[in-house]
Amino acid sequence: MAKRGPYEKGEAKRREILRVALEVFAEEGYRGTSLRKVAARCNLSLPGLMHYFASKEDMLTQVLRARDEAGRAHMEAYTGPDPHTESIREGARTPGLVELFVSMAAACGDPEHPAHAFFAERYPQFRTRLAGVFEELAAAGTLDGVPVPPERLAVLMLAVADGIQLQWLNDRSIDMEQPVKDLMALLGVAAARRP
Amino acid sequence: MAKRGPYEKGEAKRREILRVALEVFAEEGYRGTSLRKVAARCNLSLPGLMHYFASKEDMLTQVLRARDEAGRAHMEAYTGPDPHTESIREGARTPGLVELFVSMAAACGDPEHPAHAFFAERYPQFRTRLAGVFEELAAAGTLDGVPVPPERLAVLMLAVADGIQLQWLNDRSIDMEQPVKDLMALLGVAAARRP
DNA sequence: GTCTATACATGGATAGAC
DNA sequence: GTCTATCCATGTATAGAC
Repeated sequence: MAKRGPYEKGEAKRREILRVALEVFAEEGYRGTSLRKVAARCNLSLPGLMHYFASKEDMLTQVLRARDEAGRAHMEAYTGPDPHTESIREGARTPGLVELFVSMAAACGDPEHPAHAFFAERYPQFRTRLAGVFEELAAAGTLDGVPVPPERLAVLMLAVADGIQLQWLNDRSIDMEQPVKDLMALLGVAAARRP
Repeated sequence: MAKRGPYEKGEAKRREILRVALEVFAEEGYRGTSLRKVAARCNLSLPGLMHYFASKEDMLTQVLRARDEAGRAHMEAYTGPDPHTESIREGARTPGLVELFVSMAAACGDPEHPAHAFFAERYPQFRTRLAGVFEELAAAGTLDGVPVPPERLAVLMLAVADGIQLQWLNDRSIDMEQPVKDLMALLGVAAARRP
């Protein structure tokens, strides 16, 4: 399974492309960023770049995936009540990527879309993880009296985290963490943490 | 102010184009719908259509504006606690338009984007209206004990309504009304309506 | 396997005639 | 106000060099 030798160089180049693409999107936004521009930054011709990816959207999907995995490590260990906050804070530094994420999420409803599988996986995964967190809180009695079950709380929290990004894209002065905190406060969790 | 004569025909044609464009987007989705396709449906050539709009995105913006005004009448009179529910229900019938809306909202962070002004108006407007509703509820004592002020509740509710659309675009089986109801339930409003 | 050159189809945009 | 013709950029597909 240890693929050494001929693959090594190509893999490195592929990662370099993803890294450069991430940069370009973060700087100039998703819109108006052509593959030729990315290719040029990698000292490559367009077809040279396309050797590594089946299509543009395939590349975008891999960018998203790489980004997602990078961010995942960042909050893997986090088991607190608001696991989203950390990734949100990181996203606030890269508007282009937030735009990319939201645009792709909006466009990939079509089953033919290359990113369809990505989000079709990602959303349920996120919901399940969040639901798990809320179930723990419920088991601990922290959610006593809350009239919404953990699964629906997960949907709600995810909607808040996604939705606030849309507002933020249109007004950068908006605090992306506040609504997450507010929702937690509504659940009474904040009160429980009072020293 | 009553512009009669030469303008009448052009205005009618412009509205027809917007109506047709709305149809096409609703049917075939926002992605993969070219201006030539829209033009053909209006018995026009591409430049014939472009006579009415500065650019593609300018046209999309006007489509959004027309759509928004049409929907506004639908809920103008509504003063209840969840004014979003009605428009959400209507949106559920036209995935293409929801996709268009979200995509534009994601892309228009750039001040140069034609839709920038539209959303820069729309979001604060919505927040203000929602904040007003929550302030009324607060004045009536319905929000006693809620640890979040009306303005932030408005941001929160808007985020929920926008965010659930993203989830819905990726999984049509998701109930777009439920999270709105759940948030209201968390605010204790549902309890107040118990008979 | 890695990459260049080239050709093609389609999209949005513009110029200028009618 | 609308068309024909044209232009440029983009994503994509193919042929083939190394």
